[in-house]
Amino acid sequence: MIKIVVTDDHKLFRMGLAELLKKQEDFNVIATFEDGDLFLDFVTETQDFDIVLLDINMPNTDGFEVLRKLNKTKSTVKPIVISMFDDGNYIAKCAKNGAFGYLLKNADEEELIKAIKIVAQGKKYFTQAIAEKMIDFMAIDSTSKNLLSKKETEVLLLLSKGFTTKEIAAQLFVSTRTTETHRANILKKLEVKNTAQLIKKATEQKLI
Amino acid sequence: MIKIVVTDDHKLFRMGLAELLKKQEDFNVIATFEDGDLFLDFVTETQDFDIVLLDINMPNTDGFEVLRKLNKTKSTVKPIVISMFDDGNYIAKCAKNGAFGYLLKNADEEELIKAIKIVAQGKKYFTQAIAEKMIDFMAIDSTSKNLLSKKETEVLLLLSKGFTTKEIAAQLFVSTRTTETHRANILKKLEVKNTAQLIKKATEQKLI
DNA sequence: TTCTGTATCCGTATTTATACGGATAACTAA
DNA sequence: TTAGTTATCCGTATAAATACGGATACAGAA
Repeated sequence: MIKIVVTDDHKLFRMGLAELLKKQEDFNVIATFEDGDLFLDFVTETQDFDIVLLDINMPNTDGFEVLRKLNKTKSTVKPIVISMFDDGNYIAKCAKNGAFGYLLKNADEEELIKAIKIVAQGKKYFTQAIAEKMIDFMAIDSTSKNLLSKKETEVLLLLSKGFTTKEIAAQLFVSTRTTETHRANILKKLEVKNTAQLIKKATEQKLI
Repeated sequence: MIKIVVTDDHKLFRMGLAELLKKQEDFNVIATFEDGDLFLDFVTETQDFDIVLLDINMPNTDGFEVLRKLNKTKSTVKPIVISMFDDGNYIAKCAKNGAFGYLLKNADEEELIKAIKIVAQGKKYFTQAIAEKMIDFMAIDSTSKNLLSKKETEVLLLLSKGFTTKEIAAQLFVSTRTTETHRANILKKLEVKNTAQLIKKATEQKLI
């Protein structure tokens, strides 16, 4: 019998997931929580369960924070992240902070069950696609703090203020080509294809 | 017996929701779809169901588009939006495009069931909190609502998704020149000078 | 009704952004 | 120290965005 806890801020998702898991005879959903704090409180009381299915984007204490704290307390609970995003940055951060698995919310039931069973045995589970994203990302850089270089950060900031490449180049005392290279590298690092997407993503991730 | 269809791009959510609804004896989930297009295809074949639970943020054809098209075809199917966001703009747009209800993904099972039952009777269902958000929005933002024309709004949305002018033109069946004019007019109306500033301002104002 | 403003549509010319290729200095790990 | 990696820098060619100018259709005001 695998004992499972679900932590996700969307009640309908949480409940639906619990309902799906109930159909498995050897699964037992012992509790669900709507945010990281409540879950962490629970963990201090009991660790008598195997797996926590964890959302990343939650109010207050988010999934990253939960992973970090679980890791620090050397808990035996194995976290599987269930996220909406297949962003390399997210995946890498989760892996680094001790996640045993990473699933997308558009995964199917079978995959979820498979992941839970594998992780329950103490093994890690990342689908091919997720693993590739992570490797691609690792290839570029480690975590998002150091994702962009100093110069790139400057360029991004000026870009978001609406300056053209030429203007940015003038302000940074370099040629327009250099600025364009920086921009191109920023696009690569954030996995977007043009400035519109870049600004959108950067605001989402609060880089600007 | 209330016949229900679920449309959401996240398979786990979709399946979980279906599982929750199955527990109700008088509900029958007859189909689920992972994107707006597939659902709309289905609607052209049969309209023998009462309610569609609809996500807004989906790839390809999103929830707004589905509402618009359903409305246009004078379908008898009643849509209930289930969204992650309680943004006034979203809610108002849904209401305007014929949604019979609007629930947040952190609603609970009871509320979902209540909403479905009420909407199935042909009545509309918006919780107090949602209705308030909508009213607040209507009060402040009646100006910015009419700021952009329909076409311009479409263009802005596609722009923010990272499509190039050419791609947008193809999707809207007009020349690239027309799309560029739209873009130029959007820039003027939002008082910005290029796409980077545009996306920044639009996200700030939650136009996208 | 006519007039006026605005949404919609398109062409040409210019500016800007992006793709591609390549180089050097600084830093890092073995 | 050496080998590998990354940040920084730049050129050329192409694609895309923007400026400018202009036309039609339609709704609402005079």
